[in-house]
Amino acid sequence: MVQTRREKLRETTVEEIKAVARRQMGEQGGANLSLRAIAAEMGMSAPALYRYFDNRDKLVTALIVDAYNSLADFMVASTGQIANDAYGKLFLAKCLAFREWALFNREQFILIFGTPIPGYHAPPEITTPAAWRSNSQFMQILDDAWKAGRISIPTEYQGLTSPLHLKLVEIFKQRDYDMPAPLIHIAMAGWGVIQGLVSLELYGQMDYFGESDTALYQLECIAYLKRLGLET
Amino acid sequence: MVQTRREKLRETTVEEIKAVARRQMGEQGGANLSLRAIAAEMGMSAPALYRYFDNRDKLVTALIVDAYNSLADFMVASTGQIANDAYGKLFLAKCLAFREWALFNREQFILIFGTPIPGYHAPPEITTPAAWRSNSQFMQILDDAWKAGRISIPTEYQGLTSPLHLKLVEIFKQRDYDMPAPLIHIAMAGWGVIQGLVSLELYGQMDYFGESDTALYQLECIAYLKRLGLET
DNA sequence: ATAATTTAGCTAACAATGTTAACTAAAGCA
DNA sequence: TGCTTTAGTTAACATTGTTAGCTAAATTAT
Repeated sequence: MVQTRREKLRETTVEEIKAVARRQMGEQGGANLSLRAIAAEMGMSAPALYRYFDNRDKLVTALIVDAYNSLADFMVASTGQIANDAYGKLFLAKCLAFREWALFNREQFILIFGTPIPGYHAPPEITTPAAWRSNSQFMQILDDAWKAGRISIPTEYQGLTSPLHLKLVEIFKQRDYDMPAPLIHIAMAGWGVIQGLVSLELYGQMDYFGESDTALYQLECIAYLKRLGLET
Repeated sequence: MVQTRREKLRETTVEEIKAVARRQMGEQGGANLSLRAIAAEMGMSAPALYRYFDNRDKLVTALIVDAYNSLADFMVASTGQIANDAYGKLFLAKCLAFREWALFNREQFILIFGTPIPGYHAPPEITTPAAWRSNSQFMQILDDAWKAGRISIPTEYQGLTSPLHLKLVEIFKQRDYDMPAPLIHIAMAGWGVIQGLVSLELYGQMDYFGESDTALYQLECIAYLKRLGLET
């Protein structure tokens, strides 16, 4: 598929629109990104943007997909130096990368994990695969560690079964993750902790606990891994 | 402080405005609450609302405070039948109440814990005390249980210290919570888990794991309590 | 009771927003 | 060269929050 000159120009314009949108979100904050403001900064009229995105929601969706990919790339890059079987170290590095990306890409994090923009609902068939790219990285490590026999499931999780667990196992099998129910449960809980702590910190809901600090977050990640028998 | 007739009328109008706002948020969804729509439903003109709230943000703040109080009340009511020293049961009941309130008051939950409404920033001096009313309930139980010697701090947390921990201890002392650093840490992590899991569920970020279910959440709460040596 | 004042509401208007319609000029292709 | 597609324009509409200026009612003071 060769790109014609026109297609190339079009693509750079699309990228510029998204870049300007991201910058403006970062500056004047959050969800009130304005097509008109974007157009103005680019020196063109607002309706011209409709040549590139059907409507505002399509633009938002594109930004969300980009954000997911940016996060996923950042997480992948964070484990470059670490041995493939140092599961605890790998997991911790990705946890810290997750938070770091969130802090340095506030608006994009909010775009992904925060309240949907007013009136906007993400089309799952587009955003779900993009989302999976980042959070499956945690799953992957746990799966690898499990297969290598390095994970010990804490007693409080052993023997816990429910219809939901069986269903979860099925869903994960479809994605080639052959993990026992308690481990899936642990993984999801971990995901909840990570996302929850970062969200609390980012939304300022932890402000009355004092200023933000890596230490608390890191300690919690380490504690989580220790519980699974993974050293860092 | 006797209320004059005028003040009473005014108060009922204020309450009606908030009620209509809540209903409309619940119906047509989230953050796009419209002063004009509220006014229209109440059979008055939009500018009339400015007699009751200086601007939209003030209205939002009032809704947030109400939401916090509603949540706090619901949590308080959830433990009516439970013995004062059944700490695990108390904590679990409040956890379940938290999620239940969130599911049945979606928009209000989002208002509190989600991304701030576009352009809106909550004044901390008003919202923080209201927030504390709900989440201190978790703290209170842990504090009571700790003083009763019923909590055993897991090994992975013991001996973890940091400047942040010392600061946290100070902050909590100011609020009359005399808890050791690791316990505070555990409490905050628990808060992260609870809020994180409910958020994930509510924002549909867990949809690819299957439909929502009380079981997963409840199991995670129980596991958390077990880790502290609290039976449910 | 009458006069003064405060309050609750109105309409009109302004500056934004997303979006559509109708049109123009340029680029690419037969 | 002529036809079609594309990128852009301006004008306009229906929304939004908000301010200004006015009216009529309710309360308070004389």
